[in-house]
Amino acid sequence: MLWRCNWVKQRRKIINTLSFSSIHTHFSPKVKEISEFSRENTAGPRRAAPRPLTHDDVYSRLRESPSDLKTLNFFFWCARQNNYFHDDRAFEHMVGVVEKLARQYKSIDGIIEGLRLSGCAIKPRVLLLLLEIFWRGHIYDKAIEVYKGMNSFGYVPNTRAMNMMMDVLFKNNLVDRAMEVFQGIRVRNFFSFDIALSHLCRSRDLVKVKIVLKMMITQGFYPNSERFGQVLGVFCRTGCVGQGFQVVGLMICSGISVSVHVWSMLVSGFIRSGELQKAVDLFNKMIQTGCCSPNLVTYTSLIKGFMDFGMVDEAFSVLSTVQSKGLAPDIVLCNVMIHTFTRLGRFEEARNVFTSLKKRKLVADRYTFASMVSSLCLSREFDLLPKIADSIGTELDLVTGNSLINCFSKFGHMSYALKVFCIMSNKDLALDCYTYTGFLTALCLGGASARDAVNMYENIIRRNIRVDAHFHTAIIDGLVEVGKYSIAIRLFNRCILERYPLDVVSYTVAIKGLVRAKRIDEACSFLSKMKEDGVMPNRRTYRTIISGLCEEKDRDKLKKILWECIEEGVELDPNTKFKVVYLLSPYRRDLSEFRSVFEKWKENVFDVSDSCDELAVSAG
DNA sequence: ATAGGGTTAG
Repeated sequence: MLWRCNWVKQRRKIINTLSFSSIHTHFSPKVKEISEFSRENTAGPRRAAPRPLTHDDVYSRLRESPSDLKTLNFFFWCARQNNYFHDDRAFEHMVGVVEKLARQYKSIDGIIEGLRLSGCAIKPRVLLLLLEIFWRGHIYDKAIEVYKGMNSFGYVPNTRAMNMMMDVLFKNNLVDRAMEVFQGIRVRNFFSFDIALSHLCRSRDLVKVKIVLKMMITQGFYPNSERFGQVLGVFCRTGCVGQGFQVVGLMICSGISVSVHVWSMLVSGFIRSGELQKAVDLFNKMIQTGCCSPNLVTYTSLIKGFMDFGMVDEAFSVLSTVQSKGLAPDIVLCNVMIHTFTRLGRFEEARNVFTSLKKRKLVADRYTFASMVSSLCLSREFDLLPKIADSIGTELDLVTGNSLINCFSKFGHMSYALKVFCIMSNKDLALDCYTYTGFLTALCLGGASARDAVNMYENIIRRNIRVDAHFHTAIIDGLVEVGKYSIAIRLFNRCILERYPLDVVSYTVAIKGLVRAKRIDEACSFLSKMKEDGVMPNRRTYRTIISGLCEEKDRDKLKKILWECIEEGVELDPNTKFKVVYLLSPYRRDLSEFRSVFEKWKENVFDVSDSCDELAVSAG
């Protein structure tokens, strides 16, 4: 097979590059240096050959060495010996040594000067070893200093040095500088690509991942299966399953077999990008070909996928497959179940799963916590919150904080919500739009002046934090809820002008504001406007405006909008239907106009579709 | 031993 040849060739290439770039180049020890360091190693005067260094010898001598500078010198000397390579233990020991030296001499230049004075010849190799020690010890600022020092000594860093420096820069989140180093490597080896890929995958930089992967393969290197999996994961998670498939193709070409987790990633990738049918097809193909059978992970993805698409029966059928196969649910599947039951309003069952964790010998984690907090909020069982909080570790991470802020706001404990926000701010977490959404809600409903709330809102926008429709809607809704209708509408109009992201909920909230402000004509024109903007009203939007029209007894507008609603196939909730029938029935012409509609409503009156109302809103 | 699946807001 062709790929095998490539693979062997590639391995050889790696080995060659490695040995050329190695810091341990062959070197014949000079007499003077031997006399200084290896007196104990020589069995006798002149005639006998020196006993080869062993790692144990070196380690004990490093530890016994009386001064840090001498230790470092000895470490360098060993590295110069023929066929001697320091092991991890020696490097680890040296981390502590150079740390002390760095404190003592203040700067790298200081250490180098000290080395020179103690008779150590400052060669590129010395700097390279120093760089490696700092790199292994995660002392990145010093590593950068050594790297810069190389240039001032007129030394052109080799591939190994540049690989390390690239890694350091990536770890310090200096992506552009890291990429500059990567581009600047004249002869890139396997590790150059591998390091770059691992960091770019972590920061989900699809564009750069593609560039580096292409370069890597063009130059005859293939990622290992771990890295390939990481690359595939990035594509699948960011909704690019199509490209994920190309990655799988490359994996197969390089001799890596398609494992369960590759299948699982593709299944969840399709679900994430909204292609449930393809996910199901792939799942079925997986069973048909029998090359590997689905496991808990695959099933979990599928269950979540069916739920996300509102296919509740199918989700539960997969769940019973899991049970019939005797697979014990793990914490992830339990979390999905808690989330699923919560979304269906089946809070008791959600809580049963939660309480069953102990029995299953599973430990609740932050996902459990976030889902349970949301579950308790929706079921309005605030008393249980402390119990849930007790069973979770005290660590306040981003999502935990976010769900707490939200929960406190929902129960009217604004000062607690704001307190959590303060704690989070002081913790140096990268607050996201969930946090700011909760914060603005708490601020508005917690009695802050509209002026202050709007100032904070503008402040957050100015700081270029990534915000979405939820965020803008939160302050508009908050202001509407405290009766500041005109300020809310002004903000909404500005969002439109600035082309901020707005969705159906944003428009619905704005319409709610107008309805409450008795500006019903404007509310109606907002409804037409949202359609022009390509945002389709849902049953909540129609409920809001139709209730408003009923209240105003504006029959003409009501009839017009009611027809629109019916033509668009949006089903109203029983409450709103009742209001409409109540208002229009006394008028004979209206009644005959809507007779067939009202008849149909009567037929469906026993449909218990209202519980799905909340779902329909959040899905819109 | 471990990947791969899961959480929060209007």
